[in-house]
Amino acid sequence: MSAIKLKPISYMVLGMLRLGAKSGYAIKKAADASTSAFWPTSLAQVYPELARLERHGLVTRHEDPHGARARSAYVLTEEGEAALRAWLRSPVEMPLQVRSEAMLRLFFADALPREDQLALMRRVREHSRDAKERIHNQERRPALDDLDVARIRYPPIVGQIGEGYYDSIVERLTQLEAEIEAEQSSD
Amino acid sequence: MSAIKLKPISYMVLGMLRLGAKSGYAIKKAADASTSAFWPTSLAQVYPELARLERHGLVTRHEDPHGARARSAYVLTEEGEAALRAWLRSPVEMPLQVRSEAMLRLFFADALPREDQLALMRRVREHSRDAKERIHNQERRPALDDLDVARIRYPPIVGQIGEGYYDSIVERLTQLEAEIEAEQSSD
DNA sequence: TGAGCCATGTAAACGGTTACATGATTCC
DNA sequence: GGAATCATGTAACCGTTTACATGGCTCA
Repeated sequence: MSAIKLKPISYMVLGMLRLGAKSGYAIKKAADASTSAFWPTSLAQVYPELARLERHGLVTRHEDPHGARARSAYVLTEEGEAALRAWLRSPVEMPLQVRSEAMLRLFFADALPREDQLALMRRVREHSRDAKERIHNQERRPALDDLDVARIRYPPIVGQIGEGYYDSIVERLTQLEAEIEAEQSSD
Repeated sequence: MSAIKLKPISYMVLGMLRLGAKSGYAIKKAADASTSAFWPTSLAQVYPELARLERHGLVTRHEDPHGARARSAYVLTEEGEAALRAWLRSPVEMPLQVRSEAMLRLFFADALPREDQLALMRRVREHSRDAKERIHNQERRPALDDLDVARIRYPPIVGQIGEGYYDSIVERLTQLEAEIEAEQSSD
């Protein structure tokens, strides 16, 4: 029934519901605190997606007002859970797409004189250090407060992979900067 | 004069021209062989972008037919070179955005039974190994044949960073798979 | 009492991909 | 002779971001 095309954002919503987020707002908040590093999203995507998933029977909605403030709570249906698992089991012909303006700049850094090359590397290095720090803090102060923290193994692992990524950039750039500084003094 | 808004794709085109690519086709080919790992693009972006850059005086076009086949050759103007350098020098408030469906899947892997978790990790690991291999081969057989290979220091460095990224994923997953397999046998 | 967060949505703009269309050249 | 590659573009579609709009709740 109903040909609904599920995209990564669909699975992110289903996955966050499964982890215990209830409202669209909570899903966005949880995503900001966890998946945003490798799959950023916005409320303008989450709300329509929830409506779409409900229309197709993958989630159910019920009223969950907080005082006079209206709120919708969603839960996964059996079909929703099955769809999530099917995606996780499906073959991975994925783009694994990385879009990094930082790397693009670095790629073309030969166009700059030495001093400016060093400045660029320093900026990228500091940015990477901050990005790593941000992931690290997310892990320690989970901000997934209201999420089901029991039996959750993979989110911190993905966090570690992200940290490792930024770490390797910092390491490589530190080394490179030293090399280039050394060259300069031997000129 | 002329408020042209330059995007990453603009700088990729300017940068590739600077490295010696002449036609739109050559820019795309060079990008596929180098920057595609962290800034993929398509001909449908390159051609309109070249036209836009020409309209705004950042590049100049001249006819460069090859036999009966028409071809356009582009070169950077002074303004174009200046724009490229200005971008490389500008503050880095960049998204450093990474979009990885593989990591998104891994993040939600707790929804699967152990066997399927292992299968997912194996798929992601193999995909990462291939991605690393692809970058590695690009470096050895540069495919930047017609590009100015002299005084190009940064492209291989960016390649190494990419390799390091996929390497760290492979390493972490290998370790994790071993851990989980060990648990299972002690059940 | 006011700032900041919770909460939900819509509309427009933007960037990127895919599909389509066409034709010459090169190499096996 | 035919396949792969060189070469240039356009049109439609799709997913995402940004801006807009509204209003209640919480805490200092």
